[in-house]
Amino acid sequence: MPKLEEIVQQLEETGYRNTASRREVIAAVLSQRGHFAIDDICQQVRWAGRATVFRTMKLLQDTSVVCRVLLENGNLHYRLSSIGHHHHLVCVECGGVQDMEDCVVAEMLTRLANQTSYAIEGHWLEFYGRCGDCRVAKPELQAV
Amino acid sequence: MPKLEEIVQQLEETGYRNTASRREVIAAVLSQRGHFAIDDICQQVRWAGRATVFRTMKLLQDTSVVCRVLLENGNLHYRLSSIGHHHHLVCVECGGVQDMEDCVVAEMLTRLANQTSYAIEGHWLEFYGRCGDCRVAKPELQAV
DNA sequence: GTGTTTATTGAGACGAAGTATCAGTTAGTT
DNA sequence: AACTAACTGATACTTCGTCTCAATAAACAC
Repeated sequence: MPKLEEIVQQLEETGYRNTASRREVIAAVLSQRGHFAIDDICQQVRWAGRATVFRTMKLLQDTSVVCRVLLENGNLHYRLSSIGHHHHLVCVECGGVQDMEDCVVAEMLTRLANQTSYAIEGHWLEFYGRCGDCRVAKPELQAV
Repeated sequence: MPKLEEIVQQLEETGYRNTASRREVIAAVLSQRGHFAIDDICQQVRWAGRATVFRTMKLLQDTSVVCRVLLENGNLHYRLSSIGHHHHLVCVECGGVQDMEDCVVAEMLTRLANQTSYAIEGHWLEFYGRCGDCRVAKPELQAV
């Protein structure tokens, strides 16, 4: 779990300034559980304006502090990111997000390379379901 | 390649009316190559209003005439759909869209079921690259 | 054909998500 | 303390999509 000061310091080292608004947005992001919308952050901050929230979120994306999560309905949300991953298992019950093993993706890419004439350069990969905890909590909703 | 009249007839059989606006929107959709935005359709039609275009597109989705394609930047586009597929290989050069083998997806789901405690209920799966034709046309842009 | 019913239409207001502009502010440097 | 470039926030704007509502027109019965 990254800390506010660590992130701010990392940004400073990259040449970005340490401002009150930025710290406020980052703190709001760090307080989130699972995935969240930018609007959740906008509502949580007091001083920082909407434009600054959007700008800071883009900054955090570029520096891999957060990454985008695609929801089932096509909406884009965000989450604190682990390094190098952007394939998710999203719990539709609690909003929790789990990383997917990279090796599963790698194998898929190999297979596509063999079966098609495409040179694959990028992908979106998101799975939706109910996590172990939620399945235990409400077993009656078990998927068929 | 489905024909306008076939689609209209299929809609009629399902209880939907055969109207001029609907036919115009469907004709515009059928004239598309690769993936397209709803806005492309709005600009192509003459009489049909924006709301009608959106309503008809939803109708075409529900009846599996078109399906959504997620672009790399998170935008949603549409394409004429094959039956049962909604996993795509999208060419970033020409906008062409190719279906992905369902078996690849099935194996992935099996693997996820074994490796995690999630009950998978849905997914998004889109790959981006350059198709064979475009690679031949511009080999200097070959992916690394 | 005429009439009736109901789905459908289009204009336009609305909302969410995100970008662009720009004058004013402030962090970091000297 | 002064300077300067980075940053801010208010606001206007765009895009994508939904909602409302009075007007229209299919489809069907007669």
